[in-house]
Amino acid sequence: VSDDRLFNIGAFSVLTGLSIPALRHYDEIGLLPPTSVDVNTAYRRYGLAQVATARLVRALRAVEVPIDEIRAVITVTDPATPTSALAVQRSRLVDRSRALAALIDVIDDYIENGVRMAQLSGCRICEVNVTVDDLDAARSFYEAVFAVEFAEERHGDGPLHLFAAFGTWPSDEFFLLNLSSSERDLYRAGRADFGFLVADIEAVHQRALVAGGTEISEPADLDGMPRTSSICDPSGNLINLYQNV
Amino acid sequence: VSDDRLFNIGAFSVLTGLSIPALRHYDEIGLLPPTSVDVNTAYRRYGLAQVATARLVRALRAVEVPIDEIRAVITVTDPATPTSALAVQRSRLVDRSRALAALIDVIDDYIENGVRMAQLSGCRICEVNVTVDDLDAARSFYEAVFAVEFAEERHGDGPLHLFAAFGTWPSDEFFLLNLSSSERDLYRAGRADFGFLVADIEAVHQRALVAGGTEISEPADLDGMPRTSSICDPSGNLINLYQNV
DNA sequence: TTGCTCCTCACGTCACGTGAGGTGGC
DNA sequence: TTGCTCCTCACGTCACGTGAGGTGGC
Repeated sequence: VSDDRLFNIGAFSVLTGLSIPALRHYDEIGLLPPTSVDVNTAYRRYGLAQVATARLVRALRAVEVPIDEIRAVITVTDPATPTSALAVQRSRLVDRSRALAALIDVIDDYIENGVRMAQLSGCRICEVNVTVDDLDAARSFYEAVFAVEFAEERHGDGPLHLFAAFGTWPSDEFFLLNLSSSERDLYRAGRADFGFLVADIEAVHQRALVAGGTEISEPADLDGMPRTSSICDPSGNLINLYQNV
Repeated sequence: VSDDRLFNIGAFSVLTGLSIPALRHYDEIGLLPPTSVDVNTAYRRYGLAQVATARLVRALRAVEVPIDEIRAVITVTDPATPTSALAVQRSRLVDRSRALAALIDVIDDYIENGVRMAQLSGCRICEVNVTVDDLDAARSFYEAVFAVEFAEERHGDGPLHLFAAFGTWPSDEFFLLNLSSSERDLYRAGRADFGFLVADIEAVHQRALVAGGTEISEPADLDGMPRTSSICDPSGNLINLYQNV
């Protein structure tokens, strides 16, 4: 024996916990059309058998499963426990939860250290190039003062350069100190000549160009070194950019 | 000396990290109108001083602060660290995070125990009314079997009733066993006569009426007892509803 | 002249909630 | 006749993203 009672939308709403506007919406999009619609009054009539389906919809919406996925679930003949849809939704919620936790951390950082653009945090100077009169004398001086050892480098038949690394890259201590006996004089470079570790080298490089800088070399990868590029500020000072990890 | 350089929207987008559509949108809603707009071409020109403001907007949007609140922040003369706006947003994110955790728990419950409406979980039978021939004999029998003591109750000059509580309300053990020597015969009551502990008594009561039940008494609070109501099923069986905690 | 950048509509997103204005059913 | 329920538009939500179709600037 089948119970073929029909419910008006208000009664069906009470039975299923779905709101009347939601039921109308589900009818409109074809998710849960009523069993019959009165020809004269356009009243929607829902059958008793639809209560179970509607409750399933309600339960899945309660955990924010998208309607298209609910549609796929209830279209199947036996939607006993839609495990895969639930697993998908679960991982979505977990992802969002993790993202929220990260945002909360960012806010705490804002509160503690002031509001800054994410791309601008985690940046620091990591290289200084120094021009000296007497390379050997300078090497002795810096090795004595900073307790580092310089290595030698020569580009083609250009002048000799000395460079010393504090720490290895990537590490928090990574820092380059370079000595040369002649001005590098790249593109009318001014007096300053340093390197900057940045969170997003492409973005900073573009910003530098937009802000009036001149491109010396575009971002490129080097062996055993962070991705790097060079630009001049509008006054001709040379700035090397290094991609932070 | 002021730097009164003007940037096209593309350059300003690179400088601030805000997308071009976002910048147009912020102009449209009056959040961040450009310093000037070309009369002929309608090109937007942004001033250097707007970079800081735009970056603040970007940083706040990055943690999903609503635009109207950002508007309040940047309208203030010194938006150094908008602590209160950040605190508000923080608690919002924490709330949402908690809600997500609860949803994940619900999903795990669905996966383990099947998908059910939230209002239908946490329900159980918590009362049975038994009609007996000999009240004293029945009392002895049930006290012996279930190790409980019955108390006596008489409504007006009606028949004597015995009732025993397992556990106290609210507790997981709470259960009523009632004995009477005559049919309660409320509204042509059928044979069954029991109580049901439910998660939302108002909702279940309404559902019962919509589903064809008859109201005996509407939900009301009793001293030392859960909120309760009574309905008859379409066959006349009596069901008491109790609000779970 | 060719790209490149910029412009203005206008629609889509997601799942309904909320009136406005009007009508059937007891 | 009075409420009550139900109906159909149509707009609002939130902050943009995404074309369509067209134009200035080097």
